[in-house]
Amino acid sequence: MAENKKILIVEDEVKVATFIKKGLQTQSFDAEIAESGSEAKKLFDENSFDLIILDIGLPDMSGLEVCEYIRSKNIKVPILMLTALGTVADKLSGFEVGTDDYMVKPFDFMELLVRIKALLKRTNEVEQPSEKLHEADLELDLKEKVARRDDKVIELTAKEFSLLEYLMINKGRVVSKVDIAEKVWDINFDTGTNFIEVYVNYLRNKIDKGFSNKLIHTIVGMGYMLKNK
Amino acid sequence: MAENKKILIVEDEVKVATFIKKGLQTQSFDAEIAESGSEAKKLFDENSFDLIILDIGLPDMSGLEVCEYIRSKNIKVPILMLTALGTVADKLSGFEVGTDDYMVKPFDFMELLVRIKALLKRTNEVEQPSEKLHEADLELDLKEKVARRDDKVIELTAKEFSLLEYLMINKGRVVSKVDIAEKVWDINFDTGTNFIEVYVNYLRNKIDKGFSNKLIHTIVGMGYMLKNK
DNA sequence: GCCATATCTAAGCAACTTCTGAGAATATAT
DNA sequence: ATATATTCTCAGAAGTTGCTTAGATATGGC
Repeated sequence: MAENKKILIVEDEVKVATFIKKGLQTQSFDAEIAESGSEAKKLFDENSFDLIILDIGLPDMSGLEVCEYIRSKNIKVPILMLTALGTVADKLSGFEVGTDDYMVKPFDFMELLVRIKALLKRTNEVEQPSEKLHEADLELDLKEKVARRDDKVIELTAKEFSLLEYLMINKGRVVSKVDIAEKVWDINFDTGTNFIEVYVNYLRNKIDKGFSNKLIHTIVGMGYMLKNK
Repeated sequence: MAENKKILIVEDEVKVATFIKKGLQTQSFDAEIAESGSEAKKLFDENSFDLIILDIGLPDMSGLEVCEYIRSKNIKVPILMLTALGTVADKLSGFEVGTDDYMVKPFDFMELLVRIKALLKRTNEVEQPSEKLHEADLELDLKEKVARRDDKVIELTAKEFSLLEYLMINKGRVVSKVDIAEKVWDINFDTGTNFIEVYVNYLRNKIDKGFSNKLIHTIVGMGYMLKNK
């Protein structure tokens, strides 16, 4: 399921906050803590979170105020409210300012996890079909026009990007230099130069260098192939 | 709020079912009862409900099966699961077959009501398009035709506005100059001039200048992207 | 019609991308 | 093992792209 999501924990009790953070990290979520309402607002503006866990009792302001701030920016990010007060009135006012779910402290971590996953699932469903190509730990993001390996961003030039895109579309298949020249450069492979070798070299330096598991393979006399192992 | 909504209660314990039904009617919801899984399927096929309250323990089949049936018809209607079994495993399997929320019996009616309203609210919200676009602390007000950053008003010319609007609609995605020329200027990108660069420059001066967190990014050879970090 | 503003064109320059070519390294064939 | 072909690597040349500024042209309000 949707891992690697960024979650903001707004909670002034450090023990509770770190407990949640650690739990989420074991589930490979990316969690950050804000210990006050103002810090939460700041972090919210500077980052884009996939979900926010919001304690209602904060030192400087009510969690409801933070919630209103976020919603005033009209952002659809799911908000899960935490509250020590278990009264229905509180729950209601929470939903009125725009929270998506709430839990009463003390809570069971597994239940929190279940609710988080449900909320993320709901927002995910609206999203468009995948705009990413994958092979092993290499990812090519067609939207942002960057590659990632091991979740580290790799910037590519336009030509490098098209070459890698072509290799990834044809992963596990050998593509000849003639194919590459036609599909990536849109030319008839006649120039007496070695530009394709050069570009494959550029890609290798950016993508395979420093990894023992090389993904770009040379098939002598035939062409190149992108493949895991 | 959303009243006069049709709610289906799937529950074999007559006492519980009528208790919920009466409660909902006092809130001017329109509630109907199905006492078995097969009856629920039948009623579901013959009507269109705005929300379904689904007991997991039914005489003829599991509530999960009913849920799967409904979801197989790919309908987005919110489903609230009722369960006497309070174990996390049950909750999880409920979310996996596509329920939106759950409550453990015995429950407080007010809490049920809160959750119903939250679910209905959520489905309502997706419908009308928002009148503002957001990214980080930048806001584009489609009604007032101005931008705001850090809550300070930024006046834009017509072309600047459409360009920013296009970038914000496609935030997180690289848009090429050809795209921009077509969508913002409504021309085939053939003029030998650099008007797009010039306008991006205008926008940057108004929006990013003086902020360390730049939102307009150049992806050389590919286009531009509006993105937070 | 005049002025202010918006829109577009053009040119210089800096930074970067792309391409070329030659020699080094590697693979293949005999 | 040696010769030949193929591929890799590097540096620098050539070309392209994007930014910025200034000024020309168009548009709309009064």
